[in-house]
Amino acid sequence: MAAAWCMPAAADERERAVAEVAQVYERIKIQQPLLQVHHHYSSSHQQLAQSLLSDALRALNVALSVMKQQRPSPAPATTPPVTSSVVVKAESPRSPSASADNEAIATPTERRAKKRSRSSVMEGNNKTSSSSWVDFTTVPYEDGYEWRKYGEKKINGTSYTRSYFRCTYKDDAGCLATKHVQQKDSSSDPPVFQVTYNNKHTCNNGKLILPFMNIKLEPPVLPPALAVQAYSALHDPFDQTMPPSQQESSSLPVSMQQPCGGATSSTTSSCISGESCCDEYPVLNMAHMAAAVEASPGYDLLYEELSLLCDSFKFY
DNA sequence: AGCATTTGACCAAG
DNA sequence: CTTGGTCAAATGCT
Repeated sequence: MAAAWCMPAAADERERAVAEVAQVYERIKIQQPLLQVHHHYSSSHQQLAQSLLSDALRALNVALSVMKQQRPSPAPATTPPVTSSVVVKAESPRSPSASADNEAIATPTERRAKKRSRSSVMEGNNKTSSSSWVDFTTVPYEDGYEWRKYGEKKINGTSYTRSYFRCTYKDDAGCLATKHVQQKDSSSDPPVFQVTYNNKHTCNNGKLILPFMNIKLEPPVLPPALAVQAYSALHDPFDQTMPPSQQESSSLPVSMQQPCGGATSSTTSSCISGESCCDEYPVLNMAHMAAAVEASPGYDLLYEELSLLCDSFKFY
């Protein structure tokens, strides 16, 4: 995934995607006031429009920053932003840059672990195309895939246990995708997790599905955490599980907040798949959206912008 | 009852 | 021998 994400051949497309997302971002920003001056809107509609636009803008902003960070020429940031996920290629001893990145983030114990890894990362002759990558995220349990936990270990030199997951469909589809989640020791809020993925999903169930635009994003198209994050910002505007006041005060989309209230090993494991206990992936209600467009002309703009946004991600 | 998670034991690489 | 990764029986949840 990260390999495709960073492929030089895609540089032009990346630039174009960044420009396109930036354009949509600017247009949403400019047109946002239009939604607020329609006096015939109900106050709840105004709040919903405001909330949705705000979330969309935030998601676009995050997407842009991540896209720009993934440019091939400049060295990627060694300190990932707390509020977004950053994907870095991992465990490729023949890649000096990737190795340098890992040196910056890995403890001696972690480096040792990588050398002695007996996973499929370095098996066989395929030693140049690593199937392992690292993702720094605040939402390690919501990456668009379904995982089953199969182990937990206390790792030397870390304050938190490491949880091991494999694809839920390993038995059904023979999917060999695995990941392990390690909370970083930093005292940042929300806490940052290092998620190390091994092997791409080979199961059909592993596809990221964005029902809003009926887009299916293959893993290499967009980092899962980012896709979920962007998608979460476009969640059903009529599904108000939080009062508007709380929505205003919440600095992060639901998908970017701590799952199920904490990162302790005893609580995280109950919330490891997309169908978490605290917030299922929202399903955008198209009937509601259509009705909203009908009743509120401003939603035409919103709909158009979000369509463009999804097209941008689809293209990307 | 069936499924997912927990957790101690085991395996293998360094 | 140490330790990261995996296994599988026990346990918990729905």
